[in-house]
Amino acid sequence: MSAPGRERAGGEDSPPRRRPTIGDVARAAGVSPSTASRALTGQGYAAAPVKARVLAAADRLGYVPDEFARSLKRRTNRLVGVVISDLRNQFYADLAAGIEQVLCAAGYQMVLVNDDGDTDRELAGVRTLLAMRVPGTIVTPLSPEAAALLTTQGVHVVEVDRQMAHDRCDAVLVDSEHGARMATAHLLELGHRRIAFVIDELEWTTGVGRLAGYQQALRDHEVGFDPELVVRVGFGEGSAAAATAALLAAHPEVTAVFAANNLMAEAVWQELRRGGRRVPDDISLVAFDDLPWMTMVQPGVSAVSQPVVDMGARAAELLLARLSGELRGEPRTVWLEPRFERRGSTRPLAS
Amino acid sequence: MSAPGRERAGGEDSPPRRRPTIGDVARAAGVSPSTASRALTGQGYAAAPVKARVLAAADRLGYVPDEFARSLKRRTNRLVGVVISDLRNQFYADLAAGIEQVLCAAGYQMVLVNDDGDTDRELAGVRTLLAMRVPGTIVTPLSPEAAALLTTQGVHVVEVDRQMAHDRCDAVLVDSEHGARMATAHLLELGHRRIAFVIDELEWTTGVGRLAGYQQALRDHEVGFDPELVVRVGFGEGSAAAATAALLAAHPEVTAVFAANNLMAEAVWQELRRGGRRVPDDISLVAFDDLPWMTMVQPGVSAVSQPVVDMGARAAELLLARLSGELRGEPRTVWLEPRFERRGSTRPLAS
DNA sequence: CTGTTAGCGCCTTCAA
DNA sequence: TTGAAGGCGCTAACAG
Repeated sequence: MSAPGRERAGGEDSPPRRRPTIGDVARAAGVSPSTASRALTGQGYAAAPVKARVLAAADRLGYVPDEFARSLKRRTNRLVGVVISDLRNQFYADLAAGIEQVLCAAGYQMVLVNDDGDTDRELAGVRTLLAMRVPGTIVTPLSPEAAALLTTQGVHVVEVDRQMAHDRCDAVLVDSEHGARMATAHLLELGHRRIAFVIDELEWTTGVGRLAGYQQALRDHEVGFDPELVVRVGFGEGSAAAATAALLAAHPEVTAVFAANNLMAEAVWQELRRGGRRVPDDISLVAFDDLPWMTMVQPGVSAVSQPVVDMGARAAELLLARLSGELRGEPRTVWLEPRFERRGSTRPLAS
Repeated sequence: MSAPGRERAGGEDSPPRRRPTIGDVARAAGVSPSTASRALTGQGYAAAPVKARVLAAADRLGYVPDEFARSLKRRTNRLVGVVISDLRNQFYADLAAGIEQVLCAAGYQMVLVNDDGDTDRELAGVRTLLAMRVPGTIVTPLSPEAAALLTTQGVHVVEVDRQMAHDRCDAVLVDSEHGARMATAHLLELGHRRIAFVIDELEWTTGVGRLAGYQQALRDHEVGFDPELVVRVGFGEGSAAAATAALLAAHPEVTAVFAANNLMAEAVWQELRRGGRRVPDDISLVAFDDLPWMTMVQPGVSAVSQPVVDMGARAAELLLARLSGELRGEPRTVWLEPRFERRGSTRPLAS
């Protein structure tokens, strides 16, 4: 140990010096580790002057308590695991941002896991979070197993955006069905009858709900449902564009397309432009999930707007309420309402 | 303890049962904890049949090793702290995605901290990471203190996108100056002489570099630099649009605008549209940092494209090389080259 | 090849 | 108001 009282802040190539422990702080302050602990945490008694001495010593040494040791002892921590599918999709990034904001304000730290839409990676991520002993998690689930594994081990789970655990855990959801119904009704009211529905998944409550809303709107307007107009797109790059092109070639009578999420919207939009189809003159377009570009392109894309950041924030609040014990008992499902934003991409069908 | 050998995976309302420890696994397998440890980790000897028994027991009990306890013992862990400014900005989200991808493949877990451009929050985030005893971090720095605090405590730091620590730690950067020079030269070659430069920060190497590149291009073309055309925008919402409007009102002779990042580009673009100025007929526009919407709007926005995801990946690789000891010694700075994408938003100045 | 021992850094009774 | 003791779950020496 070098000269006490003159602890350099760590020079150029000093070997990764052992980080100061609470014992070091205690010694520097001339007290016992337990007293130092009480002074540092504020839990329990510590005479004011002693406390000041300890704090000063800690500061001088650059002491930062070891969260691992602390968690081990306290048998809990202030970490929250977040499992999402794809950070590069602005939808998930916004969701994570909303979550992080609330967690941070409450003194919690977010641990983010990307699963890339792969259930194996989802499970691996969940295992990591389990290993980190996080007391709570927020997930955009891919499989029911994720939540099951977590709840089994006593970890709180809030599902966001979609639900896989069938009311077995808390959830914060947007009413996909209602949103899709509004969007489809809008097209129907404009006179459209042959409306394609483009989506990449029908395994999640989002896809199912949006399809249901689309069908419900058709029924409301007494328009027959044609399964041929439901385009189930694969996950590959360009897959959506190709499928859209194929559909429009096979069904030239289609006058409107409902893209069921922002990825589909972008792909369809690009494909329509590539194919030289004018929006809305040749074909109308609506999207589910509103992104900034949809107001920037000409014409703007009519879209179902979801309160994404807010959804993340609400999920975090719900989880925090569970963690604090403020909320107990039956799983809660919070429904958020989407809004329909009419823009220039939809117009009355010229008869 | 309930009936052994029939450990339910956790029923409905079972109280948050104590999670199984390695001791439980050892007991169930009829071996000592250390043998169980060796079997589980693969480190050290363990007879095949014994190993199988331990693994089976662990599986049956749903055992997940406690990373905290393990880290405490091993005095290291596989966590990497990542501090970025704003997840909602696609630039940072892409960066994080690139980092996460590489870390995940190497068996590391990312801990993400958002600092919202606030140095206090940055420091708080760094403290959190210090407390979590992360062996390495990747940061888009706001202040030199962040990296200093970390390196002082023996934590590896890689700065990405911008540099604050003056070569005192590793960095992965895009050549801002070169990018800005290309973009400005492009405008100059089209005949533009009065080119506005819009930016929200001149405290980071990005802002400084982009301004320098802009100035260098002017010098190259023997065009005088007019400080009045440098618009220094505040951070508030709408601030960029207002500043742009003010500039264009005060300097009607301006024929082109260089927006120094994607936020500025969006704000300027919106403001030009709002003000009824046609791009590129009335005014040309180039951006630094290319985003998808820039190819979707009409006309497309000419932009300096940065390999953002790759930048994150490279930073992660550099950090991993440090952590593994594969790379030692002097700090490395990796420079990535931007590309200029010409699109419709720039056109020759009609004389 | 396996079990015993010890201790990572911290906190929390309990006794002084 | 303070200090001593014990232990959270795990693994690295060491002894058997």
